[in-house]
Amino acid sequence: MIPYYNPEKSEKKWRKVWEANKLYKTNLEDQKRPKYYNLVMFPYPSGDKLHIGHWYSYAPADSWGRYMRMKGFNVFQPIGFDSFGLPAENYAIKTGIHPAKTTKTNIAYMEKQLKAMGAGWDWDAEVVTNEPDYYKWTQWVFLQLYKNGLVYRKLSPVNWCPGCKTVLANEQAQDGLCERCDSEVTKKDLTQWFINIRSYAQKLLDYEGLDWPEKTRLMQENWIGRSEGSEIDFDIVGHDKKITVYTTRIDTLYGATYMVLAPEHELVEKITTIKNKKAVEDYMKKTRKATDIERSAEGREKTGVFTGAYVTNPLNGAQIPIWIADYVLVHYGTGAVMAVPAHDERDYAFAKKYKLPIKEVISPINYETKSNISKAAFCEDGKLINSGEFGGTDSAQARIDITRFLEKKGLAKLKVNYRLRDWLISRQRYWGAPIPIVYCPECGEVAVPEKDLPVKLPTDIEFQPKGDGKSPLNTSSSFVNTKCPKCKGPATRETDTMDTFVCSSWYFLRYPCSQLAKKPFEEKTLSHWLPVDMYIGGPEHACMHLLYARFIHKAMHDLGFVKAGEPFKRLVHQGMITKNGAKMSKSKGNVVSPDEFVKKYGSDVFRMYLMFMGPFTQGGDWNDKGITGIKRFVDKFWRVMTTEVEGERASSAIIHKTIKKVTEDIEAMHFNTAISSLMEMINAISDKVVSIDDKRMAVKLIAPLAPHLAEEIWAHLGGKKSVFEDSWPTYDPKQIVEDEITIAVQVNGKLRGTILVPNNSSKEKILAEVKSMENIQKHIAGGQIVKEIYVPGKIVNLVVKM
RNA sequence: GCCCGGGUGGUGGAAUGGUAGACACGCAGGACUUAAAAUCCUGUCUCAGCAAUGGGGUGAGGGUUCGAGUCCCUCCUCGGGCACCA
Repeated sequence: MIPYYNPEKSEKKWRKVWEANKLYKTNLEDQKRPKYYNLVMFPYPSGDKLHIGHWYSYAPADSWGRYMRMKGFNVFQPIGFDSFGLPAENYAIKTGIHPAKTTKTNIAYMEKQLKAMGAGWDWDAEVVTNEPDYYKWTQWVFLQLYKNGLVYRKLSPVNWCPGCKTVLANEQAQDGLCERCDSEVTKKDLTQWFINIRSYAQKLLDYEGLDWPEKTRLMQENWIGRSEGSEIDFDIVGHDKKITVYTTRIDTLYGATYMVLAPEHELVEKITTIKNKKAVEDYMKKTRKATDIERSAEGREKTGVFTGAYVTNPLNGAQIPIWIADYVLVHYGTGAVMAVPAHDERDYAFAKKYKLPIKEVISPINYETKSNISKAAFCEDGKLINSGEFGGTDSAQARIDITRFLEKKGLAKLKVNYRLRDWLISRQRYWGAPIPIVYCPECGEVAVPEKDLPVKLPTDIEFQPKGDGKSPLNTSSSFVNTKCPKCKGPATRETDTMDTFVCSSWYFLRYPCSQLAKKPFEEKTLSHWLPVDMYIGGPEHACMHLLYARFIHKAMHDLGFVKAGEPFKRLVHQGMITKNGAKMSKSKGNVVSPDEFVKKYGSDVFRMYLMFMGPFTQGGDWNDKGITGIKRFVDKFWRVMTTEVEGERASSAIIHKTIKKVTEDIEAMHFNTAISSLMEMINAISDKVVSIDDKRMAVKLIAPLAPHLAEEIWAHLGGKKSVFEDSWPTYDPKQIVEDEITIAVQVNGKLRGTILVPNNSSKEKILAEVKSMENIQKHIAGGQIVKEIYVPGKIVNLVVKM
């Protein structure tokens, strides 16, 4: 009798063996086996350390990698740290401890945790984004974009917290409130760096060849927000200028009774009449002061003022007034809209309030959806009325006709618009990659030459915000004052740092090339290893990281650095783990640490429990109630595999059936049902004699899910090398054919019994036997069988008419 | 408001249109033990019944089908995303 399985001892032992044998170091040059790039979103080294959520996604990701490895792939499974960012800096502001120090401590602790997991990570490929040999290349990526016109600098309103007297990143201004002090965030104008992601809007809508969740794709598509419409020029009465509007409903042009400009629109000042000047200026001031919360408050009453100016409707020559109102957004379309109150809810509300005319030009085709313009706008397509020569036309056709008509006069054109806005990457923050730009009084804005990278983060910094909205980097004179790379004269550095999403939007390109000192990556290596074959991470990154990474990758592709057109071939989101229904977070104090469970039960039990909780993509609420079930299962598995019993032989059929089921389940990432079928298997063979070959296959099946346990048993069963150097078992189809099968018997769709028949029985034979069953006779008595349904191997249904 | 997902025993959950509740937790009873732990066995959707068996049952209501947790329509509800984008 073998002593009980001791996870503490075994797990330590096998991790040592793996490390000593470099089992998880990937030979990136190997061309014999097909490559498989298995990636998880790298963690942020937070003070919370690794929590259950990390385990919930990393453990199955590791199981997946191990499975692919046993299937014969050359698996590359790297890990690293996304280590720049706000929490470390906020912590420094509070405590004075340098972010480099906290980051280092957190990484050291988390590396220990990650290693205790026993996952097959190739630690030699590790990247840490705050290290100079990484951010050097982040700066390099920036320069490539800069050189190719994908980066620009522009005056822009940014989030400003009056409480902390500092600029905030969008992510810090959640719901319009400062994450640190809960003040309402306002706007402040600053010159900012932008990446022109908009120029890739159309390319980013192409998902061909990607195996991504539908949901994520839809979210991105929504975010990019492509819309097809027309741009129309309206002449301003008494000026030689015109105003261009964007509309998707050019068919309603006859119904345009006024025009609205965003208060920030550049023409507002020029067209406003003297009489209206004061009101307009007051309104603009008020708008600027309004916080995001106020401006976007639900059901907020629309406000605006008349400019005193008019435009001419190009279609019917009508003169219509120009208003300004903050319900029109300056950054979308042209910042100006033609208002058609009869057929747009917002315009309708505005027109009602300011007593502007409402002119009906679309009539419903369907009588049931009869419109009543005195009560509400009718916003659907219909037939044109009151529209001159276009009357009677359907909306869709009218859109084409009217655009063509005006196009001939040079007054309109078809236009595609996107909601996606350019990516603001400036951060007035310390703990990030410095933007490699120098300002020279002679030469102006100059890019730091690649050979001078990295632009190192200084350490002599004052973290406390001064309230001037400037980056803490300004407090380091040795950093700020430099020489111009061009004229060698005195110059100053850009003191903003980059959004950490820039760092994380290319890290997957660095992993396979992390050893390169003189280049960020090598085309040859990337051509082989990209795209990432499997990318696992949270769905909250759908419109941020996953969009940015696709964009940077595509840009790098267009610049000739990567062959693959997309970075992530297959994407899977793990579900979220909550605690009592709430998201785990330090501020709520409900973060559950995996450490105590790993210590008590071992990594294998803990990870299997997480996988057994439910479907991987579903997530769930954390509780440890059922973990003893997995512990019992592991002990039982160990006992059955390592103990010899006497008596009945176990049939190989159960092993083969389990191979089929587990393979299918893992393929579908249904780890929970893979585990339950292994439980069924072990329950079925627990008191029987099992052949050594069957045992070996069983161990291989559990290996991706419980790697340490599998190694221990594998060695016990005579395995000389690691079980992960062996191949995934295949089932013998002949073995899983049953001699006898159970068939359900229904009468009128109601179950009335089951019947055990030889597998090859004919329909006739089965039906005859069914009809002789006592309980069936009872239920068909007095009626007439009008239909007999037999689904082979499954069910018989007799339809009886009484 | 719009776009996605969900809603199944006491609990986590399972079910290519074909025996609803696999597997596991918990609970109850039993075996082993001086006792406990561990382990093993039995039961466990609900109602009636000793049982055989029968009635009901997958958020609510309709529909399609020989047959619906699964497909369709309407609604309720929970979660996520977007939200004045003209």
